[in-house]
Amino acid sequence: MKSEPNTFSIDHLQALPKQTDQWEGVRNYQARNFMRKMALGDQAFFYHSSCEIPGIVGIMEIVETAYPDMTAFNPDSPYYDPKSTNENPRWYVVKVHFLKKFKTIIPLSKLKTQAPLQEMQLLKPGNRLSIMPVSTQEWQCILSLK
DNA sequence: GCCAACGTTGGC
DNA sequence: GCCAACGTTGGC
Repeated sequence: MKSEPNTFSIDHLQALPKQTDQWEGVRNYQARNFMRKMALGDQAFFYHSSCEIPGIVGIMEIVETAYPDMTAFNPDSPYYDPKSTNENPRWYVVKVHFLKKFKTIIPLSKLKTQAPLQEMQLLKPGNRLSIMPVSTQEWQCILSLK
């Protein structure tokens, strides 16, 4: 799950009183669909994007499965979408809980050099999804890079 | 700041 | 339903 650290970093999540937050503002159908497939207890990498060193910085746990994103209903929100309604919500959030922050970031540049990761959605050219699946093998490979 | 690669929008 | 125009993402 990607976030721009200027806006919301893993340090922000860790600093929250319950180290828990809802992942707001996903406005892409593919990313939304991946989020809706998440199950309670699933883990996710926290990825910092659009920053000096993009890469994976830690791990989160899903503590609440997908429910409607209320920010889409709020005209004052930057995430407002008039086409999303209470009766027919278009966008969803999951609730995530901080699990751990890596001692050092695993940079995108390093992920790119790993043979087992070449098929990762993240490494596909032109990839712009903010949420994407990670296979068990990929997960293990990434953990071994710490 | 540039630009490639997308997704979305809206006219037809 | 096609497709050009436009906006956005995100690495570099």
